[in-house]
Amino acid sequence: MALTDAAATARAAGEISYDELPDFVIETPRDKTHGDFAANLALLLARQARQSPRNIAAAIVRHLERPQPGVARVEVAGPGFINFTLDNQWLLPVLPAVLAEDDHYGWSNIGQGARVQVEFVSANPTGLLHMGNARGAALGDSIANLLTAVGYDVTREFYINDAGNQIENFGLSLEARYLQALGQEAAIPEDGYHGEDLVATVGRFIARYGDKYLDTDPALRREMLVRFALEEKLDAIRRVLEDFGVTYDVWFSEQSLHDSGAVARTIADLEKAGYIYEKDGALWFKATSFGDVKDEVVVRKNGIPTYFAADIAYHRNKFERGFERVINIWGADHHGHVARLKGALQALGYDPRRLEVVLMQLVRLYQGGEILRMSKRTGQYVTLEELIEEVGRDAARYFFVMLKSDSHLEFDLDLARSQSADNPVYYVQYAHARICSILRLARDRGLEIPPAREARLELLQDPAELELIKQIAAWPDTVAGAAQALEPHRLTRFAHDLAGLFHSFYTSCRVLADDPEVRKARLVLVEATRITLRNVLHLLGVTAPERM
RNA sequence: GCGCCUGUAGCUCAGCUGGAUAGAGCAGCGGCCUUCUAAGCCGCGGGCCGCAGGUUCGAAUCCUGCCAGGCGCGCCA
Repeated sequence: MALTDAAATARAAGEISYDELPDFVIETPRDKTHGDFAANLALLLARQARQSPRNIAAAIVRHLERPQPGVARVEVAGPGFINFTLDNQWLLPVLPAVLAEDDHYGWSNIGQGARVQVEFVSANPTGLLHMGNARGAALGDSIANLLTAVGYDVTREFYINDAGNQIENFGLSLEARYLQALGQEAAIPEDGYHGEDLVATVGRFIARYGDKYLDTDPALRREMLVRFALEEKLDAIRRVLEDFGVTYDVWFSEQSLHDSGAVARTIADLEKAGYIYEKDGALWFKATSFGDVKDEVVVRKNGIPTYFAADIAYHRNKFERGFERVINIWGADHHGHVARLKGALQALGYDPRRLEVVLMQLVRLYQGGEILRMSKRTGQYVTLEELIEEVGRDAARYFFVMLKSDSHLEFDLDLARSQSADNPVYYVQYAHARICSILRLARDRGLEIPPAREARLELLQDPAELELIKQIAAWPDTVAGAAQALEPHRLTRFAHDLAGLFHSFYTSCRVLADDPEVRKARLVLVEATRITLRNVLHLLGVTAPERM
């Protein structure tokens, strides 16, 4: 604001000229020696003013009001940046605020209580969770945490694919295992489920029902088997996800959309809107009307609706439940589905922008330098359960969120198994444990963390101390930015930087110093660091250990 | 063939929505524990940011075209 005034004054004085002030930005420079904030105003004005950016910057700085509160230095630098260096004292009030806000430090109300739904994992309930599901779980849960932190009313949801062809296949496979177990000849369909897990499931089914369904109607037999197996599989999925720190608010059944008539109603409404036509005995949705490359079948020739039809009904249902934003975490292999689904929602009268799809590239597993394929057919894949067992929940969650979702993730199982200190999560957790150790020792000596107002924070003058405070102060903006971009990987970066600054501080400054005033001030700083670190880890779903 | 994603240090990846001399971890080399946890700190080396054009005062970032890899393009989900 002061900058625009200064520019206007400079123009009035005839030192520079422009018609309209461009939209300039004030940002924090990468390089600390460039001050705390930098404005690119002069660079943007160069063309209009027909002067060199440096001259313009100099003119603006000349007309800047001299005594700016909290600003220690203003200078022109580089090609014409105007750099502001803050008075260090300006930073200090953040520390009492951190202690006061505690586990809400960094939170905000950007979302203003708007309801948002995050749907993630939604794995086929016919099997176990694999690495791709694990990445989705870590990403989705952290995104949900982020949105909660910035003031949204968040619902976590798991969509159960308990309808369609795969369930048919599942039933046939279970039936074959059932008949085999009872001494009959039966073959699992070629594209069925060949995993040994079904043998065990059927074993438990027989333990409960015996051969009761041996001579019954096969359709009923399959229905009973499927119901039993799905319940078992879903229980297992729910347990593993809970072990991974993920708890859902809603488990939504695809079948329920068929049972309630929601699918049929949705197709009818699309037809009314003029986006359905018949070809080759099937009903098609005009996805091409919404920029897709081809149309898509919603009802097959045999009269059974497709998965796509159910998905449209499902997403309509989400909006009908009152969610303002609907966020899906999908594997990149589903990307072709995004445009059609948005198109269908638009056809139903919804703003397609309310559906946001976060696509994550697939996870590739390496072991012994070779790629491991994830195949349900061969049954050879690493499950989330195994991953948690071998790597631990914290490392797994941190690792999955550390990368941008659209980067391919190469997961080296050997490295993960080694549980070595190479894993960045230990670096962050170690900082937290170290702080807790200091605070424990202080308490043992009868030294409590003083109320922040009683500490002489202006004693915190060491560069390591000031850098640490700056990072702590940057936390709320980091949360807001990560939430807005739906990019939880920014949190791991922040956590790593914060831990690093703390470790440096720890090396150069002694917290339990002899001088009681310095000690008090540093105890406040360390406590603020602990709170911030814990809050980051909390959003990541990673524990903040007090000892390591 | 068409579409989406990716290509940055030996390896794995950041790069905050176009800024200043492109960063971190690991790997390599050299230092630092009689005082709060060495799972740590400090320093050194290492780069045609896939290639070629374009836009701009300014490009790893935006546009176009190539090249390479991954994934899609079923009346599967």
